Amino acid sequence: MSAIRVRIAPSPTGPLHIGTARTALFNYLFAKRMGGTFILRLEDTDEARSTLEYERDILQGLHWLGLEWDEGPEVAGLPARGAFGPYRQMERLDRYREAADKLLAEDKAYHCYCTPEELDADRKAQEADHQPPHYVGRCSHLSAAARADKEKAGVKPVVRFRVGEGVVAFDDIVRGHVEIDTKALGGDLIIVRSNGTPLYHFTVCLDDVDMQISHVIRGEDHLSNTPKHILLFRALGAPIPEFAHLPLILNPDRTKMSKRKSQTAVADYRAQGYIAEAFVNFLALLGWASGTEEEIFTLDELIARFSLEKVHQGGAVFDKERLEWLNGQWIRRLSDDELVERALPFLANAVAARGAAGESVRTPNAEDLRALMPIVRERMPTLSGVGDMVDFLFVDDLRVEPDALVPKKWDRASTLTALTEARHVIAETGKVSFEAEELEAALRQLAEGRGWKAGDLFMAIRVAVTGKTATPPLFDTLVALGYERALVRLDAARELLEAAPAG
RNA sequence: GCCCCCAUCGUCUAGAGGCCUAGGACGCCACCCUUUCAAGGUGGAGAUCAGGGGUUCGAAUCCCCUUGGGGGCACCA
Repeated sequence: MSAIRVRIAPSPTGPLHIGTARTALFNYLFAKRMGGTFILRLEDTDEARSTLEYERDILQGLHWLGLEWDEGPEVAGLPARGAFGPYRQMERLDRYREAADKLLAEDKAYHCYCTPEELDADRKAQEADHQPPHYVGRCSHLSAAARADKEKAGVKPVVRFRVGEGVVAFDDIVRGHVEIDTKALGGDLIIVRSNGTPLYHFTVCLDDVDMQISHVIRGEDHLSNTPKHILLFRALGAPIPEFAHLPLILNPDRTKMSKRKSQTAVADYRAQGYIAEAFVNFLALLGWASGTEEEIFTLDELIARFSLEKVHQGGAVFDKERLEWLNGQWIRRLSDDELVERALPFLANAVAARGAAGESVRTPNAEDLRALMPIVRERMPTLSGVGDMVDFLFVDDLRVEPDALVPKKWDRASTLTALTEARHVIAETGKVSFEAEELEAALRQLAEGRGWKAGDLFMAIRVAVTGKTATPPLFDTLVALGYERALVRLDAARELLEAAPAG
């Protein structure tokens, strides 16, 4: 039995897509589970659309998810790894040319001089005739003289691969037995453009041969293309790898997940505060289940449980609510240090945004955030959630809407009275030591003495010192704010109520 | 249009002929906890297993048909 070698072969024509990430994950899990090799190959032959920026996004995304490749191209100063390179298709052009020439010499492929206009006309005619679109074979048996004429006229030919007749069958690890008649393949396919660069179906196969790929694990959208690949493998005289076609990840309307209808860039999720552990966990559960009722898994736990045989056949809708829940689960599992490190940039951003909006702010540091961990970690569905939670602590000139200060069922006058008395109680209690429990006891006593609902009093104070109606626990928040600043904010709120017209 | 694939609660899924009057999770609702918001706990609604035929003593599980959905058919990958 030969070595297990699998690959992820993204094309840098866009940022790392959810679907690519999931395919990469399943390849990775399979490789690690089987003690095989996980290979990264960049399919950059679409020069017009490929960019270095996308390439970096893809590599960084895979790295972020923890899907390290055993073999792959050089990136960001790191050297290429592996003995089957180059791992970037544009660096393999000689290899493709050589292989194409061989197919040409063996008459398994031929030069085609049809113009785009002719091809287009063919397609239109076929459509009108209710025929599936296919190449009509105009150039498949050109005489030497005819070819010479075309060459003389300066027509640059493409190379077409002879598809031939018959039925191609294969046993897909997740789909089972599949048979497709070559008639459904669209005729002889182009493997080299007129400008000499090779096309996808050709490059994947040749690369998979050269890199000795044992299992091709990819999205179901390639299932119909697989016969073409099998034919190509045969023509190349190479062994045919195993295939495993993964179910598609779907938009809520059950169509193939697309940028148009869903957020598909992995980097965007990262920027919104989703953490890699949760993302990997979530992706793994799209089209695969362990068979037990567990559902929180680390990458290593996934490796230990993964098998292609348990991969589903039906597509899976990307459910963001579930991702968010998992993210919260994973955030709560992080240590304080890890959470602080990951969440601090989000907090800093949120504070900076308020600064940019004209407020006077102080940039939070790791110590600040660390102190807030106990009151914040249970409340964060995403890392970015930390901003809404505690940004007010870093604003010096907090501005509050007077109306927001008044609890439901209270009016301005009673709110002013309550805040004035609360300010006094807080000032007195805090003189000795400023602690949550003591503050709570004193303020509850105040509320009881005056016949106020404690919740109403607390809400008035909350809004006065935070500007928000939803915050971490009030007394911890007051402590985090500090004695002086708490009193300053209470005073500012009272002035606001005094100044504003009675409401 | 042609070819291929798929089909269990709204969603992710368990289920490999009897353990299923179909289990879990997300979401939703209620209650508990509670100063707000969360988190957590308890309970609930929610799938006649797409429909119809078979096979079998017995079918969500096997077979066929229908319906529905999806994917593929480029000098994109």
